Amino acid sequence: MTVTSLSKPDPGDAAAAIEDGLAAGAMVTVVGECVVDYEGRTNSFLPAGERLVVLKPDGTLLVHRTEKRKPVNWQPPGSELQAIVEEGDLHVRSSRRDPEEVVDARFESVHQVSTMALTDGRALELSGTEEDLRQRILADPSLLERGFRPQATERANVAGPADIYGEDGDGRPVIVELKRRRTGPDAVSQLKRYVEQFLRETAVDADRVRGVLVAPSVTDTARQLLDEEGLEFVALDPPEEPRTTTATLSEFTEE
Amino acid sequence: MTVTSLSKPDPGDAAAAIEDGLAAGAMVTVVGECVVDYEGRTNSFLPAGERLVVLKPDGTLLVHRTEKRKPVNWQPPGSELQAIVEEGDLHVRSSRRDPEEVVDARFESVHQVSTMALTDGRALELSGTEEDLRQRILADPSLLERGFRPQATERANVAGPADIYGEDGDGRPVIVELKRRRTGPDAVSQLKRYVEQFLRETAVDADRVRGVLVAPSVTDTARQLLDEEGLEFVALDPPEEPRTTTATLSEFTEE
DNA sequence: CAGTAGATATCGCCT
DNA sequence: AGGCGATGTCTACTG
Repeated sequence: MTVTSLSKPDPGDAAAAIEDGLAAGAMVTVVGECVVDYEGRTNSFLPAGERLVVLKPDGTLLVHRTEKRKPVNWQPPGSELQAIVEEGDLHVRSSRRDPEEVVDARFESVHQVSTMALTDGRALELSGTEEDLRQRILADPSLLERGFRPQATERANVAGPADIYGEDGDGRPVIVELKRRRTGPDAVSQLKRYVEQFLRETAVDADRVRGVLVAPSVTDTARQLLDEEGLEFVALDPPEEPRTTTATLSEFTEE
Repeated sequence: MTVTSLSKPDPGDAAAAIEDGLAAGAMVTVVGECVVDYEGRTNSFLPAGERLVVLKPDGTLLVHRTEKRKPVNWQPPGSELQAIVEEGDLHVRSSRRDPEEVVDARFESVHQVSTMALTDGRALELSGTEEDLRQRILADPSLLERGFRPQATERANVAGPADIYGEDGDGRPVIVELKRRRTGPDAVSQLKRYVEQFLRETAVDADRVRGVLVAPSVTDTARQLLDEEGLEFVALDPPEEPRTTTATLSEFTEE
């Protein structure tokens, strides 16, 4: 792989290098002073300043300033990128439909254009997610409570989109909502919604249905809401290591 | 402003250029084949591949692949960046505390290191946000319904975190939740929570309190939930133009 | 500092 | 294609 850089190119050379690079499937960076206009889901205007603009062959556009993790302007993948010269200035423009959105960066000066054809096939391996927490409970249901038996572990089950549905030692239905980190009132509202949906769809006695929020911890407000709604909380962390095996429904429905 | 680039530097030169650039408040980009390890809120491992790594003087680290808008690995502002050579390889490492997180990118080859001191002072001007939608209603409350009178317009008011609190033509309390775009069941749960919080805190007759969701549109599920909960929906778009004046509470409390 | 909710959220999954 | 919920969400604001 090689990086090809133009230093202080004139707008025409810059546009050509950008177009050629993208056509070849390369990533392109443009450093320069630019004004950025965005019209789409909202509208925004960014006055002139020096920024790093990143163009990806999948149509992604990023405008980065010297601060913050998020780009100040952007366009998501699937957009159409083009680099053209208008009235003597380089414009880098990304547009897409549904929603109709356009980002236009007009460069008052271009300090550098670099193109790089990157080879990168491997996938990110991530652990400690909510799915890992789910598998941790399915592998050892007693982590929720002694006697708990998971019944439906898929996203769409008898309990709607609840993370886990099962029965406790007394045969009472249990709706479980999982959060991988400390959580607030929104998760309680979500759990409550799932419990109420279950009640509407099954006509089980409301007093028998339990709703349990599982998370490392909850805020005071969340704790209050849980109490007021008759919902429960179990403190549990997601595992640091990824699951080695994936539990399936059959493990619980069999026998 | 100038961009200084090293082509295929040895690890020591690369590390020195990165450290010097960051110390001078410059943004730095590194292109090369790297392996990325992350340990923190979760853990992740990214096998070798060619990527663009962006370092900002505020501590931000971004690892970008040829696809997607989001970096495959990153570190937020406020982190501590360092570039060092270990066992002959360049490592770009970012660590922070609370939460304790470390990202380590080990470069098996470095194709280019660029440093650029960017000057960029201006602020982004954004319109069409939820705040603009709020101001649109405060400027013309009849957009919600004829006779509606906003009473509390701040984020924290008698109705808790409700977006707008007011009274209708019959003097009934109205809790308003705003969404700038088409919305689903989560917004209904949120509105319901605010209504219930209001009921608990004021002891007003539950039958008199109204909850209204204002958004461009809602999903079918959200519509059903609204009906079941006795909540209402008003279709309204955020304004395309930013508000020209900011309505204040006094406009509504006076008279 | 923690809590809370918005966002041009992005992204993946599932209907 | 749209709905739905997670995210190492990030970010701003408020107490």
